[in-house]
Amino acid sequence: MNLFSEIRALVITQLTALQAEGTLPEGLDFTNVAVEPPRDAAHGDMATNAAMVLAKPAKMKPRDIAEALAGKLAEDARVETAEVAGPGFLNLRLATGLWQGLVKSVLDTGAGFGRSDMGQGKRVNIEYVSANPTGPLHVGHTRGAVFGDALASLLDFAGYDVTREYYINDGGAQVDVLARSVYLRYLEAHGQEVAFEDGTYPGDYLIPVGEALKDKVGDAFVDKGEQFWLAEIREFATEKMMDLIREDLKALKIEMDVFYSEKSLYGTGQIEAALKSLEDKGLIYEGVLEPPKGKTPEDWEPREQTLFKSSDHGDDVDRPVKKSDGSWTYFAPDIAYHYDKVQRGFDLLIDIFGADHGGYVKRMKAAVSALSDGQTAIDIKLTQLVKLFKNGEPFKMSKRAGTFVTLRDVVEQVGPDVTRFVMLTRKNDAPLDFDFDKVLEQSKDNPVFYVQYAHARVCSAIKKATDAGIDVTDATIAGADLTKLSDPAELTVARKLAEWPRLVEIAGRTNEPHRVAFYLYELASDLHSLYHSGKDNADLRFVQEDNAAATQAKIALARAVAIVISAGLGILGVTPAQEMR
RNA sequence: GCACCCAUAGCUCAGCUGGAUAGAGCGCUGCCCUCCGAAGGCAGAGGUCUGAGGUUCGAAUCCUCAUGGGUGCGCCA
Repeated sequence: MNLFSEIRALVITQLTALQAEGTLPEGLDFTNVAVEPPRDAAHGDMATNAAMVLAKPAKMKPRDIAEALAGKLAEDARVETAEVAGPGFLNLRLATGLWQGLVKSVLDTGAGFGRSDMGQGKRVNIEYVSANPTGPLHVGHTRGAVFGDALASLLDFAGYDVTREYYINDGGAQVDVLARSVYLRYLEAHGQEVAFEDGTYPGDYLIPVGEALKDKVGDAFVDKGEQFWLAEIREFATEKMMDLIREDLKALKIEMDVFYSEKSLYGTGQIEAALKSLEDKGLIYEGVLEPPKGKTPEDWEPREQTLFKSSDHGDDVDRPVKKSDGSWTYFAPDIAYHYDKVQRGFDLLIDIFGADHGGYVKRMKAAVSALSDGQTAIDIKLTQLVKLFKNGEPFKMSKRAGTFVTLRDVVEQVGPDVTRFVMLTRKNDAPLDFDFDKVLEQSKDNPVFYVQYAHARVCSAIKKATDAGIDVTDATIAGADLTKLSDPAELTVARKLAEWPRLVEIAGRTNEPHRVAFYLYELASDLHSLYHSGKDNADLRFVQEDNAAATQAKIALARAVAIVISAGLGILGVTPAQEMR
């Protein structure tokens, strides 16, 4: 039940009625007519811009339209007052029963309250993390992982058919580097002294991999040339790294639907097929690129390469798909991978990249546009850097990996719930400060705590009511007399609950899960505020020991808040707290 | 040099496909514990939304330019 769309439907109906009466001309476009919460609650419960949007096409004064519409709307039982304000705003005050009904609707619908059919079952593929299988995930990956996962849940909640996907970059030179690094650890396991030169991965996490390799093949590769072991170790090490990454993701409570291997694209004709598709559109040619201006590499020399004419699809320059030696660039299998996604029939592709891949956005969009003839929509979201702090000091090194802080370092210190929530309290394209101490602080300036506390507070109120001998089970409060919820402070909370379905749609439309986190903070704030007003006004306390009916109504409201908080946290991938400890 | 992202209160940040007097937390000031939990509550001060133009009935939001910051820029992935 989305009250906003319900009232908007009413507005449209009455506008149509005005047309039938001849007050408004025919042929008006109502798509821009909006019903939203007013900026200032004193203006009313909802406001519509209908009069201002329609004034020009209808060739009428906005206030005249607003007056006529106000008269129509006021006839409806749901509308208490309709007042024209300012340049032509129409402020609506809704009947109290509507808010009480909304609370009941939350209780009846439960966790599904706020679910939307906006997505109409459209198939969305969200690709995120996609870290190279060369080591454990680090903080940067963590943000992308949390963001992608929350976005996936959000879109699912908004009615899309979502696939969560991880692209394994196991086809490039970096997995050769991994294999060589593991080989060194393997020699070490055999008691040899080894040196980790530049271009190898020195992290401790490869020690057990080297030992496992020794257990598997004994000394078969010792003192042998690369040609004897590279392919096998590459395979072995990549699998071990993916096991590691899967463990990392699990620690963050992330489960992918699909792990898609880059390597699987080689030797199967898929890359060739994707490029053929582009070639058939006249988008592949042999050419020489201009050197980058202002920063010409010293060893620059013009070379002929196979290029994709991405500039035809919005990119700045054309991009190479083959190196000058004829082998594929990274871009080529990526084109093939996206070609595969297009062919799997998704309506929308979403890629989550780290900010350092920002330069890659245009060519990827160009590729998808070209491959699908503009039929498959693609959105690419960048996640900005995470700066870690501890005791107010920047925090950089990890004991585990040596050079970077891993996802595990973070999750093991603060837990998956806090990690996820904090990472989502910022827009994805804004840098994020993550302070190990602050995120665990139990105070109002810690949103995680504040929201969890609200949920726990409801749980505690329910327990308290039960202890007082009042039946506040879900079954009972679903039938509570909600007309007892008439205090403005209580209705304020109900109004906030009414915004939830609308917020889900806005967040889903913009692919911005952080809006959910901010909404939950506001909702929690309203609940805490109501709770505290019980201090001055005993009638507002959640538990009225001598009045079961009033308690049931108040607990119904509180329970509705808990349901929405729980649903919202569910989207963020955070478990609601039953109690604070 | 070019591209992308960003610029909102002292600080950290929200701001709804353009809407009314631009919001929150922290910090600051002042009140409030006989009170379902003061790990708090209530109230107040604090803004030329980086600047200049433009579009519009209406701009923090859209467009152009400028300034400042971040990221990236053939044969890495």
